[in-house]
Amino acid sequence: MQYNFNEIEAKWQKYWAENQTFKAENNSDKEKFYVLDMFPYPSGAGLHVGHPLGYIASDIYARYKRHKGFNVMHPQGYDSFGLPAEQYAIQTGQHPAITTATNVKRYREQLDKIGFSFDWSREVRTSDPKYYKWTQWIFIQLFNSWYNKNTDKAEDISTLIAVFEKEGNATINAVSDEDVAIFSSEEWKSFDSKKQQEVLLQYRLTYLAETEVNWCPALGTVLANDEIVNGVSERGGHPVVRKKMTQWSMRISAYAQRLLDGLDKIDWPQPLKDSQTNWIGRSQGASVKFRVQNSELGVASENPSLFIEVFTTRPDTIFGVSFMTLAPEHDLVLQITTPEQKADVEAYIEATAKRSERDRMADVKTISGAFTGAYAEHPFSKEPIPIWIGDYVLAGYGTGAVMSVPCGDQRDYDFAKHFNIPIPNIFEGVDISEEAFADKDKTVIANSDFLNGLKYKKAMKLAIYELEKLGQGQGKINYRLRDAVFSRQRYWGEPFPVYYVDGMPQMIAPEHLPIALPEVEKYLPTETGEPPLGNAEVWAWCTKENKVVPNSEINNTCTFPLELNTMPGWAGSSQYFNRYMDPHNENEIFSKEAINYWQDVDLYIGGSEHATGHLLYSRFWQKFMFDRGFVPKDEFAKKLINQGMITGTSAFVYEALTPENVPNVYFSAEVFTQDDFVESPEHWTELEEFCNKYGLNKKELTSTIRSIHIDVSFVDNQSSIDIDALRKWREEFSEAKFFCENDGKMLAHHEVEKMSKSKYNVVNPDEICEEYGADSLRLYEMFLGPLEQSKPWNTAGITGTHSFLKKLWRLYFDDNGAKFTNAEPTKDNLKTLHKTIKKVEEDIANFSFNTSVSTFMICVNELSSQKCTSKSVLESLAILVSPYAPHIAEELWSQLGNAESISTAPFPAFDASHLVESSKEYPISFNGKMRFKLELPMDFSKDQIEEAVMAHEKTAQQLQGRTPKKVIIVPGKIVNIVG
RNA sequence: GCUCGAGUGGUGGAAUUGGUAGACACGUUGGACUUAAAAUCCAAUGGACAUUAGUCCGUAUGGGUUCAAGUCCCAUCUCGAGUACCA
Repeated sequence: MQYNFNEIEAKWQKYWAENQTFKAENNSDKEKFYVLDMFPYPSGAGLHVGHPLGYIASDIYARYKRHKGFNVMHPQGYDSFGLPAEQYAIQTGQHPAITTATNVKRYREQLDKIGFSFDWSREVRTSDPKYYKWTQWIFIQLFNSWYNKNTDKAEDISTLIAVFEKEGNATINAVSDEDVAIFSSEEWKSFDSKKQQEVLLQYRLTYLAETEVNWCPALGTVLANDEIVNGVSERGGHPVVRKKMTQWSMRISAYAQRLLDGLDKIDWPQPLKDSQTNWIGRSQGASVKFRVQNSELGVASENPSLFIEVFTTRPDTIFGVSFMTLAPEHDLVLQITTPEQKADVEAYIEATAKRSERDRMADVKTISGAFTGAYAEHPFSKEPIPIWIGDYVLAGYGTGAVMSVPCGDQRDYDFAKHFNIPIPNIFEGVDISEEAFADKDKTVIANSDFLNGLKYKKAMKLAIYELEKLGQGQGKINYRLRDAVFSRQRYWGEPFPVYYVDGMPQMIAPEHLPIALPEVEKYLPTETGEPPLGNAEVWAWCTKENKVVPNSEINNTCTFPLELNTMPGWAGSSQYFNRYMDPHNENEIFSKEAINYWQDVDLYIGGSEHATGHLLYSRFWQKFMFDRGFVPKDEFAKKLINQGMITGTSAFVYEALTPENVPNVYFSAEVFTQDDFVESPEHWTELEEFCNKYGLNKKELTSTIRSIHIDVSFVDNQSSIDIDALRKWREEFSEAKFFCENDGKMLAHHEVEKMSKSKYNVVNPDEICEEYGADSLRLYEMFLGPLEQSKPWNTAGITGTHSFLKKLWRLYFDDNGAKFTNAEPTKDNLKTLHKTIKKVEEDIANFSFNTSVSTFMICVNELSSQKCTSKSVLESLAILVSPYAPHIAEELWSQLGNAESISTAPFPAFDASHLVESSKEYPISFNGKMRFKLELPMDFSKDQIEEAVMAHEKTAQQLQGRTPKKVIIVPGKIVNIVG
């Protein structure tokens, strides 16, 4: 009987689908276990071999947990809103929904072929109105909430209104906009409705705010920092300007401390936690106000804007301040600059505006800045402090201004050196002639009036105390985390459930959701620069009928315009893991029963690129949902594993530029390497003839050589290129002249790069499934290396796991059919089996799937040479293999006479008694170098071991008459003789 | 610049608490079977020297700790990922 994988795999995939083998129920006697993958964006390129890596790992874990008796939920869906479908729509006019549906279908077919144990009955798509109904619903909940710092949680906005009515906002301890005016309860009551709404918007967890964006007028869109290169748009090279826009924001900053604290509770990779910690960026210090000395602008005490507020982590160094630096964008800059300095400052501001934040960051060597001519007053010494502007200070962080202490901060130090600003030393016994001194723990303050002789901690406390007395500062904790902009000027995203009355946003009542995306003629922004939804003709809200109606009916009395922005990509992915628990519920986002049963994700697998995006926003929404009592856990995933990226091997040929009417010229990789020709007279002659024929200069021709990508599918395992296929592939190759190796082969050269369609190095899993089977692919992807490490894809090795499966099959069957018998397993059989059980369970616990594949190989090699036919051993082996190679396992299981699917068969129990050894082969080392091995009984004492080793002839040979100084014996491990 | 991670044969990688470096595969070479090929099986495979026995070198580099270091410590180099110069 042959191992016919195509037949077997198709058969069991059909069986699983028909029997709903992996459907998880929302209640069970079994313990629950929730295994989640980051759902894919269904791109037009289809699935490549990098995608399934994490899915295979999570599938192994899910299947293993089923064998261990858990009620496992392993859902899958699609993050189906996104830019590529929209851009395709812009180019072709095809509706993104159609593109998306086609791509989803393709993904599903590809996923099905790999044999995942997904519960497809729970599938969600973020672009499905039935799904985004609940994304809109959460938005409304956020709008109707504020953050109470006293209770440290989000509460319904009605509790805030109650306080306003009772006592105004003076006593409120809430997270809000910074510039909220104080009002009394009487004033609140006297506000008209619009004013009240304006005030409330300053407290809501999602709010409208003026945000600076990178606006590209030519493209009519907002660009990310990423999309800007050298101050112009990456696409098309159009100018980009900073522009203020009113956009929705999420008050994630309210959760900064809880997002930090929560990291301690979850088992996530440390590097990922570190990057979230850095992103949130908590720092403790003080805010200090410096009075601006500028007679022309009046007296600072009468004009509050003449204070410069800074945040510093080192208030203890306040006497070391020798200048101040403002971000060039700081509001005060133009106000305080003296007429003499005006030209300098303006030139510097202009120069800075042209540099992106990325540029400013990458360039640490160039020190630049300008003096404003203005001075601030030191809060204690009252000495004047020059005020500079410099691009190392960023407007977006803190107050956009720093007090510069050159002796304690290297950047300030470099700046001071560069501009010849004094560098006073305020540290006891420290030399600062070469560099700044930033070691807080070793700090003892000097030359600092009342702080002299104090260490960092005490000096900091005292400095804050004294600043508070002056009314010019206070202790403060600062976070880098900024509120998240939630508006996008795109078509293919969730519409907001928002309409505007008199310029104020109004929520549509949840019972009228979803608000479906309107149809538009064009997916581009409108000519007036409005988002694509501005093109919609039916996009107004009628408050009488509670439905979307044509724009022509807008009368601003009962029919109003709807929001034109859409939500960002992360909106749909921030609660999808909870929606899977009850995906078809039309009345609630999920039922109480479902969320209380499933609680949270037990294992989440996905890429680390989402560290500060999706994984932070999702934690934020989960905490919000927790505060409002919708979910029982304030962290959504207990454990997270990052799978590494699979890189592709790109193939290149060397191309020389030829004039028109001359065939294109390509060189084999070993004829031409790096920058030069390998000595090879034959080719020189051939090239000579070629050049003579077309009247070309050989030197000129070869100086133009560059390497260009070709599709990896034209290259075999020996790097040999299929020239005929290449000629058919693209026009430039069809008539080309190829300079091959002496043996006539055309060789490609390779480089490892990220797998991408544009690099022609994408390897598609379909062909591998066809040629070797899904089980071979699954094993091979795991066998490549540690899950979390990035690794290159190379199909060459797949024959290894494929022939393993054939060997496994031959353990059960030969040409005459089944080999298994009811024979008692031998001692060796049991030893091999239990050794394997132990190792595989350890490996799964450590997510070390690569080593369990080798363990299976060793097991099958051993059982084969033991000629094992014992049915009981072979049955256990089938279960062990089943999470990794489920199709073959099902087939073997059924051939062994089992009627049910193997998927819930109990995992074999490990029995240590089969591994007890009676003897051990000791490595005998001399001075740490292993010289020979000696088999000794396991129960020998140290003395007995020493006696046996010393009596051995090879020991005498090694010692050559010397007496050992010392003999180290670790029973059961090693013997080391020193001497 | 900062943060995190990683450097082991021709290749992917193994060595989980310091204890036999290179498991398991790929590739390569040789052999068996075959008219031939595929498939399968067997053997060899870190480097150098040595007929054999064996010896020496070897986990990016240089030091150190230890009876013993891929593993621990210090310094350096290289590569990768992230990044918002975060005061």
